[in-house]
Amino acid sequence: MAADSSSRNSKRVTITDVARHAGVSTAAVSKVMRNAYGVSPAMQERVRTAMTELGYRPHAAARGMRGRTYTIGVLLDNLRNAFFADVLDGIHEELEDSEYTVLIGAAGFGADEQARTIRSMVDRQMDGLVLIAPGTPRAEVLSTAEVTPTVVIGHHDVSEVHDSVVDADDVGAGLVVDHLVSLGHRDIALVSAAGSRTARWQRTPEIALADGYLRAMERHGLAGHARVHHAAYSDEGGHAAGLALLSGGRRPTAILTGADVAALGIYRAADELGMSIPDDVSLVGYNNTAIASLAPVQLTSVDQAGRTMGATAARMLIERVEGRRDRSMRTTMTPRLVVRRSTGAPGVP
Amino acid sequence: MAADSSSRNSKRVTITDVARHAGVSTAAVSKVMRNAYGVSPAMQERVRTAMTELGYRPHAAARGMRGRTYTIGVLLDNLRNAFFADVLDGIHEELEDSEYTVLIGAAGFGADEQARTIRSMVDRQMDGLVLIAPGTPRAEVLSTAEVTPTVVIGHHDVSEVHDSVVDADDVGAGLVVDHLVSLGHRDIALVSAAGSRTARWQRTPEIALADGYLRAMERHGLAGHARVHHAAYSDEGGHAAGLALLSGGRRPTAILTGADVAALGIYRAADELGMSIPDDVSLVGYNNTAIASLAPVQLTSVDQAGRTMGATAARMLIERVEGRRDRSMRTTMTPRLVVRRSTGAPGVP
DNA sequence: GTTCGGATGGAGAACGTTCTACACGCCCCT
DNA sequence: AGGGGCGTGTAGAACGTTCTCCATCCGAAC
Repeated sequence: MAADSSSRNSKRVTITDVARHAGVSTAAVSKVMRNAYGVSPAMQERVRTAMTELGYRPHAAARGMRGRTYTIGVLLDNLRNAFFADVLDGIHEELEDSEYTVLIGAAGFGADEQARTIRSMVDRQMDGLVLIAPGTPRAEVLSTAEVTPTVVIGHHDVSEVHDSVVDADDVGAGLVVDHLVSLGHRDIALVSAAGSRTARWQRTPEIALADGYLRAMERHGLAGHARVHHAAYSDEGGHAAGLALLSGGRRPTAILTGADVAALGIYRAADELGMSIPDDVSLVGYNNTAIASLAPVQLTSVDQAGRTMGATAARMLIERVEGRRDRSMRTTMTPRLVVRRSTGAPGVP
Repeated sequence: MAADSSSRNSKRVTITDVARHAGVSTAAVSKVMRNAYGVSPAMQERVRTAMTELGYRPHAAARGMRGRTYTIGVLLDNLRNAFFADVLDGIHEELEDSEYTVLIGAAGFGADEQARTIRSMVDRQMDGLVLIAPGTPRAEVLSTAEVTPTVVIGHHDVSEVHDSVVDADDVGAGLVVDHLVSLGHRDIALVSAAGSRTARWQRTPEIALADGYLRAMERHGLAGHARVHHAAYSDEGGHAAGLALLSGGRRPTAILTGADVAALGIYRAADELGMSIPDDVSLVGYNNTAIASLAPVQLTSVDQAGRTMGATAARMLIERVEGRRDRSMRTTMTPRLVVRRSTGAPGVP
């Protein structure tokens, strides 16, 4: 009896049980659940007590066959970028008092794997999707958005079919360059992800960042000193970029990166080369994730208010899911520079 | 026509469409999909080409009504503990060539919220669940496991209804104490999470850790010096614990924590108190997450092989889901100490 | 006292699968 | 020739909801 694995089929309480127990029709119970129109207070009461008495929980898969599943899917590429945790916090915060459940698909960096994950979320009849800087081709996202309400976080491309939440990455890059220039730096390099051109996104966060960086350098008359190096947003990516930049000939005195985690890879490279931060080279991250503020790290970074972005995305998504809005929209956040100990005046060469 | 939101109802390709297109019954198509018994190679061929020609994708919710959903749910408390990312990597690795999709529920630390998340995974008819150190009452987990195959990671309690994957945390604590004693430390404190007794788990990872710590201290004749301080496994939790321990009277010369992230909070506290690591106090983390190896951090830590734990859990789970095993089992991993720069000989007082 | 109309509840058909039963044809064995 | 078995395919009933009608009731207006 104890570990009876056939008890897997022990009956669930269904809507029919509730209906019978309350002495009403299943249709009535369904109406109460969805608090649809045409239910008397007495009926409400009766059904609700029946539901709690039986411990009824609706069968999400069955609901998905006709109506909603009350599930929101979030796509992200990897769990190690703490910025995503901030965004997720915002999403949860916004949705915690609703009846929606948030499920996360961590798809990795590959476009194919991400596409597969998106598709399986659609196939599971999720009511809405939040895609954080998807690496899949734009067309794929657009066709998804036509079927399921979708909010894209990160990419600046606007679309009629999905909503967007972005950070003014170009402004953020400008803030950093201004800060570094005011400290006396001139040789400022940017390390960012290679914006996947093939995916047909016109303005990924990386592209916006590079734009802002180049314009700021120009503004300070430093266009000739500008240098962009591509690297994956991971510790390894940053490490490789750091080695390349810091052991090369014309060595930058300051490096700006598109992600904190990559900045830490550069930190490691500098360490290996016997250089110290910020004495030999200044370092700036992006996203102001929790690691940036850690005591031994103290990384100057750009805050994107990930939590707010997540909450906003969730709110916009629910509006769409519940049909309260049918026009697409985009929200733009303003970044803020957080200065810590990883930046300082350039050392005398 | 462009952003026609009513095209949301544009017909999906269903099994019926495939059947008609291939000139067979829907039952036959279903069999092919599940590669069930009783299908000729010719039928296979015919149906498969029909499926690709139409671009058919099975409707997961509908499948969930009768059979599998091919979905595995993973519960974790927060996304910021990088150890979970390792576990997830292992799970994905094991499942990437299968047709299962992994969906993550990030439920936060609250027992209620975790319970809600577990329930919604069950309600979504997920085929199997991986629960990483759940904070919900044990009874809740047991009743879930009776309905859905479940693997619990972390808790040492064995059960007939679910499988387990654990790390020998007591051994890990012993390794750390040995290491610290060999460096000359005697006042070694442990900072761990408060094992939630109310939840009725007999051996949470925290309890096992504390056990191992106390036994090791005894073994070295240092039972009198043992001290356990409780704190949440977060930066803030570690910070508070660090302040309490390091500004108190009998100050430890070394601190062992149950999570890297908490160790970094202690780091911050030490920093604020003007103490340096490892000169004034040695610090050891747990899990050997990516942050431990970061250049500016270099935290001595205990490696739990999270990736392997995840892969093992996934393999065990699928065995259960597919009915290839009906007895519960437990896998135990052996931890390994990774010495970095955060530990050293105690300073002369 | 009819008729109308709004408010409420219910019947029953979807929804897209899986799964149980069974039918059919074929071969092999008595 | 008759039967038994196996291999292959199909019919049709679930599964637990939602949703579209439709029926009924009750009060108000004529």
